[in-house]
Amino acid sequence: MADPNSKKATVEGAPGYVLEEQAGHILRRAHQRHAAIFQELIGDSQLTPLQFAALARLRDLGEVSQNQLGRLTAMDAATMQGVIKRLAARGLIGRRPDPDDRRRLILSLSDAGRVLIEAATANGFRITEETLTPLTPAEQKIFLQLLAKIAE
Amino acid sequence: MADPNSKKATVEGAPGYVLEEQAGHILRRAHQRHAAIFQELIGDSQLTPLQFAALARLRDLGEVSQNQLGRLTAMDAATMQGVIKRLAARGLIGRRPDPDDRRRLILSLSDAGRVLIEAATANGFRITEETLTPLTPAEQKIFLQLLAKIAE
DNA sequence: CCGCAATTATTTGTATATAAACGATTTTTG
DNA sequence: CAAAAATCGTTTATATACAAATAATTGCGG
Repeated sequence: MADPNSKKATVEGAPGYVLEEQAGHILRRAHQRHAAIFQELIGDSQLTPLQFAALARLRDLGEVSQNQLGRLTAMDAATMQGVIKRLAARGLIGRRPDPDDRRRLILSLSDAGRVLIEAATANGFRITEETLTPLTPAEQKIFLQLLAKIAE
Repeated sequence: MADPNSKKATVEGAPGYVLEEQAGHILRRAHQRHAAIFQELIGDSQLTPLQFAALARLRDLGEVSQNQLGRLTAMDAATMQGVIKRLAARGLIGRRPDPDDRRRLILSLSDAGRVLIEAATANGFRITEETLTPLTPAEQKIFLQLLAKIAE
């Protein structure tokens, strides 16, 4: 191909800048792919990754406040509020005020929430597996270690 | 203690399910950290990662249709529409109908857009650097290779 | 014990993301 | 050529994300 315009970018633009080599762009696409796999395999068309994370944490922790759960799942307080509102609307969690601190809202799994998270957890493992499928087992281990460092 | 892990999770929940070990959760946190670094270093408080990606691609490609640019930056058509609308509102890109295909909208960098992307590209490199700082140079290379495979 | 800073949850505003449906147009096919 | 299929851009709806502002409450230093 003899398109002179493709040269122009190299001459006028910053040399060597390729979107595909930038960490943010690849991270975003990897995240996109995982989200698609999650939706396909989670088994509940309404359940989102954040909702799943919140339920899984609640199952492990028993009872926590909304802000506390937000910190433990790396969610902004405003984001957490929306996630919890939708989970409560589906009857998957219960909310009650903390008698010792009236600013706090204590969250807990409902029976329906417990049933759902128990069933979904197995799918969670499959989702991680499928996400890592492009890598060999040895690469998967390395990748998760390095990714964890990137995530801080 | 005889039981290092939460007995509750082991007995009642799926054994061994730890959010921190799931690829999706770590991917999301890594993406969050990158977004924060981007905002800090990009040098234009209004410019977002997707807007930056769209401008960088436009600089390299010259002129493309909106959908085409979306595919080349891994953006949904609806997402692209919003990104382009905001870039056009800031006068960073121009839009004109394609005379050969009246469905298409041809996009191009404006002078202001060109100035901005030239200045921002250097920051783009710094952002990738900073994102990868937790890793040694050797690890960075491996990480980007593996991440690219995950991203498909 | 009192004022003030910190915490908790909510709300508003902006920006991704994706599905779904739509009208306009173009291409393919029978 | 006409019907069917595909493409393009838009709009609507839902769900993250996060900044910033607000209100209620708590705790702490003076």
